[in-house]
Amino acid sequence: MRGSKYSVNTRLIYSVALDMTQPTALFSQTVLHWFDQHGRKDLPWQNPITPYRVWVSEVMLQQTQVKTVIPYFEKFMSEFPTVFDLAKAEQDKVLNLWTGLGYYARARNLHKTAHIVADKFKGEFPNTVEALNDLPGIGRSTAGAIASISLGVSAPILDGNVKRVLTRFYAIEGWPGTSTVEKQLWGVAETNTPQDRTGHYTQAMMDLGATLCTRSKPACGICPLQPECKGYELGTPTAFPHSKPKKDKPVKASRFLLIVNSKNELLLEQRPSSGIWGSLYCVPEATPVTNSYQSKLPDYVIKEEWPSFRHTFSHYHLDIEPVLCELVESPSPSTIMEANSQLWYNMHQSLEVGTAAPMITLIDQLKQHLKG
DNA sequence: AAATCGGGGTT
DNA sequence: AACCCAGATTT
Repeated sequence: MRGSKYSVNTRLIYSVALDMTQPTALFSQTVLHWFDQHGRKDLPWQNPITPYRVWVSEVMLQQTQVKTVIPYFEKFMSEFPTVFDLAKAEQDKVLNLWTGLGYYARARNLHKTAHIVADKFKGEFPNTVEALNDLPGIGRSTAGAIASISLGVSAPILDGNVKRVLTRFYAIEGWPGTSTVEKQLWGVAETNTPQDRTGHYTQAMMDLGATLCTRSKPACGICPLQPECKGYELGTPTAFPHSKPKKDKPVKASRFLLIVNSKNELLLEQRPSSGIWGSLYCVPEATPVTNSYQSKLPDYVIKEEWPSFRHTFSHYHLDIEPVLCELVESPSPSTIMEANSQLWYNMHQSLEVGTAAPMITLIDQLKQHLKG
């Protein structure tokens, strides 16, 4: 029994720890030891383990979590016990059994590969990652999983779970969607993959990511890798993997009119209920796009243009260009405010209506200007 | 509302 | 090699 070999107390391993970042057998030994104690060994595709069953489960698991996959997998196996059964099935039948899993192109690729394996390979899956990788619907990671779990080949995998474990363990910076980070990850995945018990190691890495090293609440307290985990050491394991960089927000610029009357009051008008600052009272925006809202402004003359400042929304930057204006007082009292939607604000009083944050900035600037 | 997941397809 | 896409789930 090999039990004794792998039941070494993990604390003992760490006490002689060299440096798991210089890949040694320690990383994989630790992972394998954890697998022996806590890894999942009763999943449907683990009993029995065959290339066909591992392949089908891996393709299903590419898109869906274990709990959801189980009933689909069992139905699939009872309908198509062998790759020959799958190959000779009608495509509609295959798609029908896939219903609810989504990504139907993968079901079609699954069917294609079944034909290739049944016809070209006489039902035997090829036993190298390269050859597996050539089959439709099987990329490098799925090829690695099939090869290591079901064919006894030492090959790395790099699915979402493994990416999470590795980016945290090494505190790898950058978004894994970039090719440089992806390369780094394959590099460490490769160096840590052991020659022996690779199938258990592969299964363990997936289990570790799925059960302990979870996206939002990792159980670092019971993680076997915690003592050497850089992400844990930094105190920010959940910062990894780094998230996709926010796409730059578009920048819009707009002139805002500070129209002041002879009593140093500022013109505010209520904005339309839809769009930014809906229903709030703001100074008039000089460049109303093609919105239906078209305010009727009193006559004014431009006095000064002030430096713009930026206000940022969730989805764009707005460069606010303040324009100081002076009201041209008309002889007749045309100062009847348009349908209650405009008002003259006496800046010595508190504002009674709702407004937007940048308006406060504008009002402050204007106060300063009038004072000085 | 936006990110996620692994492979395929396109440039 | 670097990009986008499929689509349903998760955050």
